Amino acid sequence: MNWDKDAVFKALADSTRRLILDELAECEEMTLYELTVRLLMKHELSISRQGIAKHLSVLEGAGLVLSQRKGKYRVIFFNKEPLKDLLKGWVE
Amino acid sequence: MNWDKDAVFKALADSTRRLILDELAECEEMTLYELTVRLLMKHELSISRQGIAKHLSVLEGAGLVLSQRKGKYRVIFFNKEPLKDLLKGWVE
DNA sequence: TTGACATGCAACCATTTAGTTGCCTATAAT
DNA sequence: ATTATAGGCAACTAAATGGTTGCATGTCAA
Repeated sequence: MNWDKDAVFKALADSTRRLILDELAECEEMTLYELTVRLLMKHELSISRQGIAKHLSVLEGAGLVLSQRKGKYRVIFFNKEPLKDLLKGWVE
Repeated sequence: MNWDKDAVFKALADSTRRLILDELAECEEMTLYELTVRLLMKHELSISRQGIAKHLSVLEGAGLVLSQRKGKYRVIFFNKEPLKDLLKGWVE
């Protein structure tokens, strides 16, 4: 796959989205609901559920998050592939 | 030094700024004037001189560019330090 | 079947930001 | 000294973006 670097960098530019990736990095997979609870409770983020969903769609657009509807829930994964070689040419 | 990751990610989020870093990566140092010429001629970028200067100040704010007035010119350097460990925790 | 729950969609708002123009300063060259 | 050149500063504009609210959809459980 050929990742859109611009989309990846733009997705990483927001601290809430980076926090989401931090959370996803800890688990193999996670429910959107579970993620939302974590952000709101554990991190005391003051943001609406829809706000989180929008961030997630940006991450998905960049290929950094994969997701799949599983019954009532949406299961999400952290796809680290777009991060490989992201800084290539600048640092080894 | 302790780099502000948020500033670094935000600085990298713009394609023109990444192009500036690409140019700086090729030379040890460069004049702001020289950089401007390169962007406008070599890359046929349609942006004003002041536009470039603003991008450069963003990069400088993030610590990715160091600069120093040398007579008539402003000499600029690519400081790669803030890029080290930038993706730490996500990729090795 | 009906209600509760997790998610999706769309319009809207406020702020940020990339870009501009206009003018001012500083150094170099003639 | 004067002029050309390289750069700095500030106000303004349009578009992108982070955030919201309101409502619709889909799935599970009683």
